Amino acid sequence: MSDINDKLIIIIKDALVKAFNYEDKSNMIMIETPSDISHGDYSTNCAMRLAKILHNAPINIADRLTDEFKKNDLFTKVEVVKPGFINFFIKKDSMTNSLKDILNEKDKYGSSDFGKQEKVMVEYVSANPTGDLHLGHARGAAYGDALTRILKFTGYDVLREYYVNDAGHQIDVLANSLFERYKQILNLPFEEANIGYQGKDVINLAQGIVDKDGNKWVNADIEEREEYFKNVGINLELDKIKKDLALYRVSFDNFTSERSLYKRGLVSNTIECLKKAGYTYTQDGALWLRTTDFKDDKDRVLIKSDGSYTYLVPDIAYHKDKFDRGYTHLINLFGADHHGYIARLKAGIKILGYNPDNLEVEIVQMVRIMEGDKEVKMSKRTGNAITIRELCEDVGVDAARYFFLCKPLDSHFDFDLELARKQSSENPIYYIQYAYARMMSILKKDDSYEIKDYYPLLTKDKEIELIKVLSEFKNELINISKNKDVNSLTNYCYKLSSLFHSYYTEEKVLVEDNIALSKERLALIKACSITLKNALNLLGIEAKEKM
RNA sequence: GGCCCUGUAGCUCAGUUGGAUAGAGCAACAGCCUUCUAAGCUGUGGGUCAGGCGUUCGAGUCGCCUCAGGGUCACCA
Repeated sequence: MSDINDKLIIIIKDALVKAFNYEDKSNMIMIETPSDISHGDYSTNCAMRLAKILHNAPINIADRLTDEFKKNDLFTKVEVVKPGFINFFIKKDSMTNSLKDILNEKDKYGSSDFGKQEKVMVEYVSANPTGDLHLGHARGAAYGDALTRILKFTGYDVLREYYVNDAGHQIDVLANSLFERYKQILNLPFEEANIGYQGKDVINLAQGIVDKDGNKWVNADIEEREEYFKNVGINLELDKIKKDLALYRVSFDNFTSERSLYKRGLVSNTIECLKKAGYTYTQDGALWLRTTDFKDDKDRVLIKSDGSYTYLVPDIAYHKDKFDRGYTHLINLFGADHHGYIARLKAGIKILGYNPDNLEVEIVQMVRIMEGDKEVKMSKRTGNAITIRELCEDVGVDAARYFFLCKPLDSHFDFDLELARKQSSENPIYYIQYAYARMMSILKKDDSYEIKDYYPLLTKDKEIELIKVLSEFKNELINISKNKDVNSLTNYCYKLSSLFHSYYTEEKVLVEDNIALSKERLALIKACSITLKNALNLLGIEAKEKM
């Protein structure tokens, strides 16, 4: 509650009531931190925004509000500028008041109940269990993981979910490949043409079955055998995926299998519901869904003329199930190549009577892998797409995650392996981790800071600036939860680190002959380290105590 | 052709839900270690925010048009 942002908003609302008898209910009041310090510690443009509502010129509104503000002893000065900005200059030791909360809340600092425990399900990665995760998945994986951490921290009840496409054609191909390899290992005749997945991993899987079961499946019941080979294939592929994700520090609460949707009858049930809703028709022997009624470019097939379902049906069923499980807000991370898919999915949701606005789809734009100025398409070692595992081993998990998280999702992104590999100043991840290591090395020497309401000896501009940045942290996280722009958090880390490095070279924290000053500065450094560590934790990046 | 994304310093990109004189890093140049970690700091130069029109007190940000690049348009998953 001692957050300066919140405090200012309350003061402004109060002044609006006193000066204009106006009660602000919409969120018209915004606090900004001017880039130019001569414009005050904080400023607001509310006089301009409220001009129409209050039927008054911005300057007049600002003036009358400022008369109220001047009665408050939080400020050393309040000024009105040009069109109607109000600039607040705050007493320095009042600014230091926010350190207390940081030092008390520690690893909880920055958390809030903003989300009011709304049930949110975030689905990401959801790669088919038919091979290794490659770099196309890495961006969405890092992003989804960081986003869910932030959503939890800001008070949402979050479920992290991975949808396993284990019912489609690709799994048949995997199972068949596995069976052919199985026969091959047993020196039985086999069909090279049926081996859709040429990878070594399939051979290893087949060897595993031979080791365990010998030739028992050669003459087994076909259905039983197919089921078994599918399960083996899926489980082992999924295990690999889970291991790679764990290495990359990405985890999930739940894996939902497409086949389980069929087994639970949700898919056929969805067909019935869609039919009942009256948006289906038969044409050319197929069953169609009239998605064009909901902004799709063309109608979509639900049941093909050969009687099998298209991918769309289980997917609509899956999203219906998400809502039915009690989640009021769904967030999906889709690759850019799936963007055309959103309209038909939302149409299905709408037809089934759910609100498509409660499904928020974030598009993960393309990633190009670069080595300097050359694009790298394939791994040199394996000749296949570069996997997440290779990336982590190559550049390290921290650098990999940082690079994927530091750009907005909707921008095309060139991942420069050379730069990420560099352990030097060119690589921003080390800049941030180095800042943390420097903070810790001071605190290791001396951590005799005190927790108190005000720190009157912290009067340097850089000290006040640092405190300002620290006190923005909670709001920063709330904004990220609202806007889903995780990259702002990497920017925040960079800003805080940069300010700290600058302060570090300018002022000594431990001043030999001034214990009182040292103690206050230590409190500031402690607060910096708490905030930076919390931020890095949310990004899934290690805060190293030593470098 | 329809839809989605992008266009900001030589290069890679930020840009606080429309705010005050558009910012970082790299690269270039000039400085700073007997002092808590120099993977750091300080300073200098560098811009028609692709282009145009509009919306208003105010536009890199919102709307429309043009140009350029990327992606995507299955009875595949």
